Formats: sequence, C-alpha cells, structure tokens
Amino acid sequence: MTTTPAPDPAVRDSVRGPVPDSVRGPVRDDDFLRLDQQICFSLNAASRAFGGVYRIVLKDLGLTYPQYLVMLVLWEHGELPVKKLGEHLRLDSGTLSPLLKRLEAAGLVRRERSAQDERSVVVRLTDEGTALREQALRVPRRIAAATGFDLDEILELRARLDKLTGALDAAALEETPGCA
Amino acid sequence: MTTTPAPDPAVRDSVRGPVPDSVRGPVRDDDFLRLDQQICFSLNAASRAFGGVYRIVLKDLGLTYPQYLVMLVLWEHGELPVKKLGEHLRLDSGTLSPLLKRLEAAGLVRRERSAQDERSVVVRLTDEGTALREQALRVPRRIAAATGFDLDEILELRARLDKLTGALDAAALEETPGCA
DNA sequence: CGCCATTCAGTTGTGCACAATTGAGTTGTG
DNA sequence: CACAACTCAATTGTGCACAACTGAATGGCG
Repeated sequence: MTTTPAPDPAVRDSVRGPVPDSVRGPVRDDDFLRLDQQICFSLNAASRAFGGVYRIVLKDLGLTYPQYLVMLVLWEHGELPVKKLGEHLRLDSGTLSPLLKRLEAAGLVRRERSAQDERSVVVRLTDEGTALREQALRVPRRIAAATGFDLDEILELRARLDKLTGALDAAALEETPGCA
Repeated sequence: MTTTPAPDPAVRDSVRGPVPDSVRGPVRDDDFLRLDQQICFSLNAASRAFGGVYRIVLKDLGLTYPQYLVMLVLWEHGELPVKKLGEHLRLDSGTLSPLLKRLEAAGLVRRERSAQDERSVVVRLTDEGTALREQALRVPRRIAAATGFDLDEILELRARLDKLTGALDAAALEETPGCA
C-alpha cells in the first residue's frame, strides 16, 4: 500500500487567496516548492498507474502499453511511414525504431522502404496484426471501468490535459536556447 | 515541431450524448477504441511534456526530473531510508538504487546502512545537497508559469488525477491474479 | 536456541524516452 | 549537372520503470 501523498490542506491554504498569485505578490517559495511536488508528481503517478493497469490488461495480447498505442494508430490508419506514426504519438525514431522492430519480430507489422522515397519506411499491419484488433476491442472498456470515471469526466480531464500539454510545449519551445 | 495530435471533434461527437454511457447502452467498441487512445494518450503526453519542461529548467541544477523529485522529498524530510523514499514516490528499489547511486556520485547525498537495522539504508543530504535547495527554489515558479494554469486550476487538476490514480491502483489490485 | 517467513536493498534483464549523431536519400539553387 | 541544405530512419548512450530474483538481516515461534 503506497502512501498516497495527501492533499495536505495546509499547503493549499498557505498559498491561496482571492487575488491571483502574480498580483498578490509574496507567495513564499518554500510553499511553492511543496505544492510543486504535488502537481508534477500527481501527473507522473497517474500516468504510471495507468501503465500498471494497461500492463495487466494487455498481457493477454502480448503487447506493452506503448506498443498498444502504436497498434491503435495503425488500426485506425492502416499503414503509415515511421515519421507520421511519430507525429501521432509524439515519439521520435529513437523510440519507435526498436519498438517497431519488436512488433515486427512478433509478426504484427512489416516494415518496408517506400518506393517513392527511399528514406521513408512504411509500417504495415500483417494479417495477424489486423486480427489482433478483435482481441483489443474489449480493452478500452476494462480500462474505462478501472478508472471509475464516467465519459464526461474522462472527456473533461482529457481536455484539461491537452490544454496543459499545449502550454507546456509552447513554453518549452520558447525557453529552448536555440530558438530565440 | 511535433504535430500536436488534434482534439479530433469527430471522435468526441461519435461517443457523446446527453445520457450517461452506462445508461445509454451500446457505445460501439470501435468508438471506444478510439476514445481510449485519446485519454490514456493525453495523460502520457502531458506527463512527457512536463518532463520536457523540467529537463530544461533542471539542467542548471544538474538534476533529472526523477532525481529532482527525490531531492524534494529529502529537502522536506531531511533523511529517509530507501523504503520510505520509495513510498513517498511510488518507486521501488529497482528504480531508486541506481538513481541514488548517481546522486551520491554527484555528491548530493550519502547512503549509510542503518545501525538499528542493517537491512535498511538511510539516505542523507550532504551539505552540497542541502545547499542545492537554494537553486531549486525558483524552479516551481518557472514550471507553474510554463503551464499557464492558475493555482486553482492546478489544484483541481491535481485532485482529479489523485482520484484517478486511486481508482486505477485499486483496480490493479483487484485484477491481479494472485490476490483473489 | 534453531528454524522459517518476512523485510529490505541491490542486481539483472527488458522495454521506453530522449538527446545526439550517422548515413543514405532527396530537393532546391546556381 | 553539381553541391549544399534538408529529411528521414537508424544507432548510440544515458537514465528511468518495473518484474523477477538474490542475499543479508530481522523477528516470531516452537
């Protein structure tokens, strides 16, 4: 039983107020350092908790969670070059190349150099990979059930997370040294 | 520039309705398979986007994001055995042992076998590790700024994520074969 | 006391994330 | 055509997450 980091009302109250932080002025850095642990950490923990549930549910399919995400994209789009796959999933070739090699070894996909552009490698589902979709159809319900969230809650959370991701990506771009 | 996976309104609309899913009945598995990609994926993407921003901000401190989390816990609690550290962070010795070894190599912590219990290893901050806290104090503000979220938004999101994590952990426990 | 289950940190092995680099292939421009 | 700039997948190296296991230390129990 992992000790869930408690909401810790003391932290909340110590930094809260009717006036936005930027105007109100001195929120002590000490407080912020503790709050900070809560938010970044909560996201991390939730992501890993998801990973744990997927690991259990996907064991029957012989897929890891990232491999499942790749398969989802392929089931939806049929076939894609590695580059496009990476854009859908926010992953680069450093992550995808070995992952796809494992999927190929498992007989779920094939990788073929594009004839039009010899730089590009197109990833296609094999018959076996296509067939696996049938097994995968029951996965989402099990996951959704595990969350205990109803559809609206999920959708709203997703919207917040996407907004957050957008803001973080924009900030990362701005702050990267080589892009002023 | 990674192409941000768009909200894709078609997906949303295809599964949405005024009636809660559990009552409305047959949501097609196909739809769910696509929605599923959105939620688990959004969480993953947000977590990694956070990682990207932390990577930039923490570069000055010479810390990775997980190392920073460990330091946060140590700054708050002074010293802890590896086990307790793991409970705070939801990490086991397989992750912490090498991480702590790197922090020790960096001169930020020491690891000493407990005299009371020779099985236990207590992690302590060095003077250098304690001093690093001063540098870390400005990190949370930069992160908070990068999110573009105000405090209430952060706190609410955190509450939702913690709820989600709790539900997922409970589900994982129930569904684990060896605990019926 | 002697034995055994439990607790703890560490190790090993697999897989993912990401930065940096490589090398083949392509495209634009003179 | 020639050549520089760019694109793309793959590779290398570092670090994290987690399962499975090892081995030492502890604590309970007969």
